[in-house]
Amino acid sequence: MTQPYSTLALAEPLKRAVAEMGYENMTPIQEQAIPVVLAGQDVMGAAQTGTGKTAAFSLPLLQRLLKHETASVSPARHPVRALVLLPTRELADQVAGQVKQYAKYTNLRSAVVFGGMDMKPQVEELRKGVEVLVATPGRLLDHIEAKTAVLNQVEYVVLDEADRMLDIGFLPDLQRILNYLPKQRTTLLFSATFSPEIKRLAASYLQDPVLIEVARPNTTASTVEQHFYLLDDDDKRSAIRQVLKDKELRQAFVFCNSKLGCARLARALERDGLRTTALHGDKSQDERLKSLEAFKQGEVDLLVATDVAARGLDIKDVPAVFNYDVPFNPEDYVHRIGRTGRAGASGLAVTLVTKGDQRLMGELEKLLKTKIEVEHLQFENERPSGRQNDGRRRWQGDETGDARDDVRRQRAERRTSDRPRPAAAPADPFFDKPYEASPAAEQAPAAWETQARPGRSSVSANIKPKRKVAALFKAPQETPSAAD
DNA sequence: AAAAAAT
Repeated sequence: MTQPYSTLALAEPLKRAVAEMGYENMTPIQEQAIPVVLAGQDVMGAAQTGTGKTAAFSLPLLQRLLKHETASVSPARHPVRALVLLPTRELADQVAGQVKQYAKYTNLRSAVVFGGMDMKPQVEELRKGVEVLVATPGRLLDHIEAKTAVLNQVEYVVLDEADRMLDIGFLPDLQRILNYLPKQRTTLLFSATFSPEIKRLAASYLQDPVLIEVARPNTTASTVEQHFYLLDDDDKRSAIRQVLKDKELRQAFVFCNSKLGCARLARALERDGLRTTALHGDKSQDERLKSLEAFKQGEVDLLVATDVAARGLDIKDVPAVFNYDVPFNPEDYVHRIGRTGRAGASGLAVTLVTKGDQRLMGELEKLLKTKIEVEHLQFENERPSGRQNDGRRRWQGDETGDARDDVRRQRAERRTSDRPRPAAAPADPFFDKPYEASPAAEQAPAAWETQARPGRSSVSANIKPKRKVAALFKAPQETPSAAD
């Protein structure tokens, strides 16, 4: 049982904001991290998203900023005193929104800067002065070079999703930014995993960090029912439709490995009559934010995304996650399925596996420290293959591709090639539905109820799992539940 | 075999 916020020595404006947001008790990460940050110590924290991580650093950070007002600064030029760095624009946007809420009744100002948006409004805001700056690395460097962001008075820096920010390509930017900051500062680092690389980063940028760990990293939530289906590429879409229907799913995340694959799949599912939107880096930032919002509001049932959406996005109650592709990085599997089964709710994770995924499955087994049983989905119209199959077998990736697969692949490629969509789509009750404000999700039909467009043959949905198999494996260790 | 983040 965790303590209520009222036990914390927080300033009245902060307490008021917390109360207004309806929070009473702290989450475990908050209970552990807040006192440490209030004491001004560095933190190295491991916590899955959805555990209240943002409040865990925002509240004590704002408290410290309130308590130690910087002396003799002209009100017109507030220096940036706290910097929060995130690996995706959507996350930056989300965290900035939360910080604004917590700081609502204080005179502390905050701003967010990330790429894909006009520089000008950001420059304007920075010029007016902000104490808390939330940013993605690339755009922040732009502002640093343009001298619109001056970071020589930063007292606190937060590196969220730090493992992601260590990726090749991110790391140099991150290091450049950190080099602009005063050495005398408090650094808070949050990461899903404590890999050797993370530890190295921590060693060079943190001073005597307090280690906080509320959920074992590299394990998956025990409330998520996980399935792996072995399929041909051609059957992946049908499998999604079938599972949506079988489980009567209202909404789902669908993850793809590539931006192009993401765009194509979203278009195909939409043609199948499912209310779908896509989220990936080839879309404009405006479109990205709109897609996310449409999914949150329940205006669409399926969000087809790259790993840009795998981490941290706070979307309530997504009942299921599909991995249309087995993720390249096994850790991303954990992040992806972390979109479901949050805060103790039950969730479903379905991963579609093809013969080519042998190596990735091996890596996933290694990370999860378990043998993964792969289920076989059989089409009703499938010809008996003669192959013995008990519907459940240990992953071996034993088959080698045969000529038929190549034909299928070519066919699939032709079908999904960038053919322009017909200009005038036939009338469709779901697509033509007038814009509905939230809570549209309540009235909207479940994803599986949406019909294929008239005149279009729907993909065959008559596949049936040969045999239902319960959760195939369990996380090696029980993880404490996210919420109190 | 990729994605993300600057344009």
